[in-house]
Amino acid sequence: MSKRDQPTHLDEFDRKILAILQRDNMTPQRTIGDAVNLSAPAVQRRIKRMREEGVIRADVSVVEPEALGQSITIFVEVEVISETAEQIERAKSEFAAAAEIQQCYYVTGEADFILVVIVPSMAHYEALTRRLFFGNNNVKRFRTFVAMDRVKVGLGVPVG
Amino acid sequence: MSKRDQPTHLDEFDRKILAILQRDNMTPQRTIGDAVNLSAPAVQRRIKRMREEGVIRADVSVVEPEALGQSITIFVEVEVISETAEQIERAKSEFAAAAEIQQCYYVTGEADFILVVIVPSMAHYEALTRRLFFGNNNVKRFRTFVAMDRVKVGLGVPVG
DNA sequence: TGCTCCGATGAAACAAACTTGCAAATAAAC
DNA sequence: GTTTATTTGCAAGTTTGTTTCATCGGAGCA
Repeated sequence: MSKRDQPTHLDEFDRKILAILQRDNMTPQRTIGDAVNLSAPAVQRRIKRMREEGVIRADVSVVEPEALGQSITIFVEVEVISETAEQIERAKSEFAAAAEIQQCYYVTGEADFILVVIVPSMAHYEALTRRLFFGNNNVKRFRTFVAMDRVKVGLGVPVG
Repeated sequence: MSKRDQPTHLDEFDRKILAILQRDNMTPQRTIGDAVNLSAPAVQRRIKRMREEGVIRADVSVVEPEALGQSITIFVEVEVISETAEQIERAKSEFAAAAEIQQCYYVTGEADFILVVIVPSMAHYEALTRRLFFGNNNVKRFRTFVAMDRVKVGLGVPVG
């Protein structure tokens, strides 16, 4: 089912293609081909393969939050009380389901979850904390960090 | 040249288009048009306008880090000593320039910066801390959170 | 009401990009 | 050295993106 089990082997061509696509996935295959010394069909076939393998997980437009009135970015460290597998799974799906939570990671260290939250106002954030944290009796405590500047934002992965 | 100064006004059509593009920007304009009840050219013009306005900031492929051997995601809270404008700017550009730092935010609260780091191994992370934190005498302390599960990852913004 | 102006729209023509079929080149295994 | 499997490039065919242009509809105004 998941092709990620077998250690996917990417050659230099694949990596160069990925580097380009991570910057701009609307680049014509012809242009990519010129950049990596390959024909357009060859590039196309490699991209298709990497999509099927799950190397390329998605192709998306990156939208400026402020343009949509979602001007506040907040980090939240969440610490839970009980860390049973069941409780953790429940928390994961709860966080994943919230539209305001852009990113959610289960982490080691002094916190259990780290969330990236995007909201239109602090009032909305306050409502979210009531719903998600105060309304969840497995949340021990949470710490809030409001972003003043989104210095660097992206999902780019170094191609090595 | 930044058009973001004027409060960009997005109508219902724009928002629906953005919702689709944030999920899959390879969706044909025709398909989008059918979904929002607009012709393909109308969709095309709106997308072009939103790109020019900066509402759509980029179009990218999302790559699975593990496929590139970058299997470790780490959050770092950085606290600095001196928070003068000059020092902060210096830190910002330093963090932004590091390829391993996928995301960087300047925040309020108990920390000053929050970083999302992607590395192939803990050894690489250790080297990065030496270079970026121990090698910077304005860094008071930093706290590390290693991601065990990337529960939800993306840059999607709620369309309201 | 009737008029003009302005911006956005859809149909069609056009251009560009993607996709497929196929023969040739490459490389690895035998 | 032959064979096999894979990957490539070219060219044709198909889909998608883009431009043109006539029209529609609303805002402002006499």
